[in-house]
Amino acid sequence: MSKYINVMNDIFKALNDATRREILDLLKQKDMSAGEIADAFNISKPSISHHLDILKRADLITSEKNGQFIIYSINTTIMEDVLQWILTFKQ
Amino acid sequence: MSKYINVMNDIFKALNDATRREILDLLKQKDMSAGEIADAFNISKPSISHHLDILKRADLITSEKNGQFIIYSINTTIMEDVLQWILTFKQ
DNA sequence: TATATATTTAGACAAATATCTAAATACTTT
DNA sequence: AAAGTATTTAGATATTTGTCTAAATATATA
Repeated sequence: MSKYINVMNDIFKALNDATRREILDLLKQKDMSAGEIADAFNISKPSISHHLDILKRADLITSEKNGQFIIYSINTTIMEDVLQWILTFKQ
Repeated sequence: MSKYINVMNDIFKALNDATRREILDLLKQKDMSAGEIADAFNISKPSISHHLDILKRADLITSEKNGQFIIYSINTTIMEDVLQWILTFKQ
C-alpha cells in the first residue's frame, strides 16, 4: 500500500467526525489552546485531546507548547491533497 | 442538527473507506454494474453491495436497473459540497 | 416452467471508534 | 516545596463499521 493511500486514509478518517470538523472550523479563525477548544464543546477534555491527536496525526493541525498551554493551529496545506482528489471528479 | 450537517456526515462517512474511494475512481471512468465493480476487488459481492449502498445514501452515486443488471453511475454534483467546504480553508 | 445469473437482504462477528472517569505529567505560582 | 492549572495517557465500555456466509429477490434464458 502506497504512502499516498495512508495519507488519504488518515485525512478522511480525521474528517469523518463532526466534532473534528468543527475544531478545524474554529482553528480556521484563530489559534487556540486545547482548553479553549474543549470549552467550545460539551465533551470531556480527554475526548477533545483524543480528537486533537487524530487531527494532528493527519497533519491537519500542528501544536506548539507555550508555557502550560499547548496552542493548536490549522495546517491548511494538507487540505491541498483532498482538494486535488476532489477536483479529479470535476468532469 | 441541521440538514447540511447530516449531508456532510454522510459524505465524509462514505469517503472514509479506501474501497469506496476506489469505487468512485472506477465510476469516474465509466458506468459499471454491481458485478463489474465487485470483480475489481477481493471482497465479497454482498460487501461491495453494502459499500454501494453507503455511497448511494450519500448521493455520491446513482443506480439504474437494466435487465438483470444494476448500473451504477457517479454523481459529481455532490462533490461540490465537499469542494466548497475544503475551499473555506484556502487562506 | 425450471434453471441460471445478478444483486440485495439478513444475521453474525471481530475490529475500530468515541466517549467517559481516574490518574499521570508538566508547568506556574505562591 | 507545595498547591493549582493545563493537558495527556490509561483503561473501560457501548456503538459503529466492514466483512463474511446463507438466503431471498428479480430477471433472463432454455
